[in-house]
Amino acid sequence: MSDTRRRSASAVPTIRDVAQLAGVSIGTASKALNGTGQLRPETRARVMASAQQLSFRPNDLAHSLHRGQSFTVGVISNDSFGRFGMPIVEGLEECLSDSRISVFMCNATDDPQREARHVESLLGKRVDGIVVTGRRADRREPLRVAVAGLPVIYAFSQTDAPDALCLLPDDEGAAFLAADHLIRLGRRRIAHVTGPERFEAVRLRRAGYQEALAQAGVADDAAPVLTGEWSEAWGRDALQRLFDADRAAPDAIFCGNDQIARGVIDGLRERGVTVPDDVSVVGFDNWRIIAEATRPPLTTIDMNLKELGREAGRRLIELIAGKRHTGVHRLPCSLVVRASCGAPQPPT
Amino acid sequence: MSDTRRRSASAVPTIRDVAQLAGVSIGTASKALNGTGQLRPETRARVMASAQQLSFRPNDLAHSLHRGQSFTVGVISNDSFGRFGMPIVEGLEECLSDSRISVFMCNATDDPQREARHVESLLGKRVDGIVVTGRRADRREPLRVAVAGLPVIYAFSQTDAPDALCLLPDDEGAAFLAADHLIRLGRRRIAHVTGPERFEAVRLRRAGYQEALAQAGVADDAAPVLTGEWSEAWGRDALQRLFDADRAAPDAIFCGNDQIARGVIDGLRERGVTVPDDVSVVGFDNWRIIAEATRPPLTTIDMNLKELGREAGRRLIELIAGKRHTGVHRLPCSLVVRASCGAPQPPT
DNA sequence: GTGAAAGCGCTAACAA
DNA sequence: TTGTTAGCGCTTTCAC
Repeated sequence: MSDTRRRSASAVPTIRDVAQLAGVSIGTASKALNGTGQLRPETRARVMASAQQLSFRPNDLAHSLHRGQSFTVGVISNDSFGRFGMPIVEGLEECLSDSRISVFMCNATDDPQREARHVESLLGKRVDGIVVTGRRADRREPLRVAVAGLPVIYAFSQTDAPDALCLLPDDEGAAFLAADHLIRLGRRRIAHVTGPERFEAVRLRRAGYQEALAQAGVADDAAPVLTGEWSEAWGRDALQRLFDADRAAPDAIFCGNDQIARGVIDGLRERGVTVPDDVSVVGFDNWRIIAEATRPPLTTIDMNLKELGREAGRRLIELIAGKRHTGVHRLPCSLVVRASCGAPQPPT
Repeated sequence: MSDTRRRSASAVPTIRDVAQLAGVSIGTASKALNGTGQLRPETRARVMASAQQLSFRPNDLAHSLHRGQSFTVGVISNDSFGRFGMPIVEGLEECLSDSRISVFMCNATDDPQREARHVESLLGKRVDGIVVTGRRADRREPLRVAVAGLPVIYAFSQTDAPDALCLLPDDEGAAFLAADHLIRLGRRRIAHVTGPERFEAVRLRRAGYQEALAQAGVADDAAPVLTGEWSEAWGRDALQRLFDADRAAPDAIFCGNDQIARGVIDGLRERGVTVPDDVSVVGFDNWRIIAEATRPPLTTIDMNLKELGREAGRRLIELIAGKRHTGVHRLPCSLVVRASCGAPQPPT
């Protein structure tokens, strides 16, 4: 044990070693290294040189202990860092690392017990804040942190606690964007094929879509909404229903995600319907592996999740600095135009 | 500042507070809380009760400072935690969190400067070890850590440093598995459609595939290899070439990844060739979003990356404990059987 | 301009 | 069985 300590102590120089080598006191060395206080330039230089020579690296643990701030935050994910959690964490980490804050990664996989253990561990590590991220399927219980005043942000996740800060994509605005794009392209019979009703995202996207159609004066029966699974198979299935129905076939289809859109496009091709000439298709997610592989490539909504992660980072930094943020914030999404909608054309 | 300190000091109780409330000394409280030394049960209970009451949580920073071990490790990824990095990190985190080790997440995105900054930061945090993970496209430079004896593991990443420990999937064995499966199914004209030659994985997979065919006595001209991009489009393209060529069409196709396989399957369907009756198809990666969406669902290789992450965690723990590990280790992959190969049938 | 020393929260060795 | 204290590495106030 003392063996271990001894070894690491000899391997990693402390400020004491630097001071000694430079022939100054520890206090002086500290001032020199941190650029604080008044020091003779020559002394400062000597200390810096010694530090360099020993490749001295200050011990953040000691610094944090003293400072009462650890410059670390924790991320608790329930998405196993999957499709959605990943870019968020990426943006978050990018933003925080610019402020020299490190990120602890915790995967709870929807197991409350695991989550609790991770929170405990993060509190032990004295993190300066916690970001909770998830699959957004539904509101979750607020994170049980027993420490008053510890900043917590819900990113792509939501809770009802009144003072919680939640960051989410603006699904409604995004859907409006998509539908509006189709309208501007001259489409007037715009169907919506989407996922299970129980997802708040499904309800919001439908609302945005319907709002856009209403503004354009599109009648309800020219705007059928089909809900099903988030899968290609459902996209193909829904397409059959749309084209086998009694009413006129749609000239555009706004899909709840890219997988559905892919199924729809495949279905159209197999029916001999041309995309985008006969029917325009818009997806949702900009999951590039899919959106770039459809034939033709898919125009779709990007939720800008990396930017959402960055925003979470910025907000967290502000919370740590003592600012207060609460409420649910919806961040803008954008439309990524590829070939599945065709060029603008006059209204039919 | 001292304001901040004061606040957090009052919010988070220290062992001193616990000791005071229990009416014992700090040393006694420490023994009680850590279960060390000899204590009267009643005293121990009193301390525990006080700790409970104050919801005391030991400060790991102080503990680490004293102990010279931080119980944290860093992960440096160059994959932006994408398709491959993600499950590895997941397995790693799962394994390490069982040993109460926390994971710092760093994304370097192939920028050596960012990587260096992250290493610096991790060293400052006195991590007990570092895991490097990447896209495995090629050997990388060894991680420049200026600290002697700091354990480093390369997971899904590789370097030439002789004492480095690298964990990789056994591509060759996996390809053998795939090709052997096709042979056992009675296939004898087995094509291989794969990615760019510059990937070591491509070369290894080809070798495994050819080894299996050689063992089965399949002639070279019944085993064409086509290299191209890692894309669906290439899969479709390659399929045309295979079927438009002079030689007999293949009765099985082993693909370098699932995207290619999807292109191949789509191409086959569009030609009216039935999978698996006429042609069996095997993919590689078990990227479920693709493998489960092909028609029929895709039999494919799973690289067991999560398990690779776990293994990295176990090895890292051993390295930290002082054990030595070096060399390149190839971990077994497995075949996930779905519907794209058909049931076994006698050799034709 | 520089040095000495207290203290961040905890553990472990030594005293009592 | 319990208390006291030195020290982990660093910063910062206060003397000199």
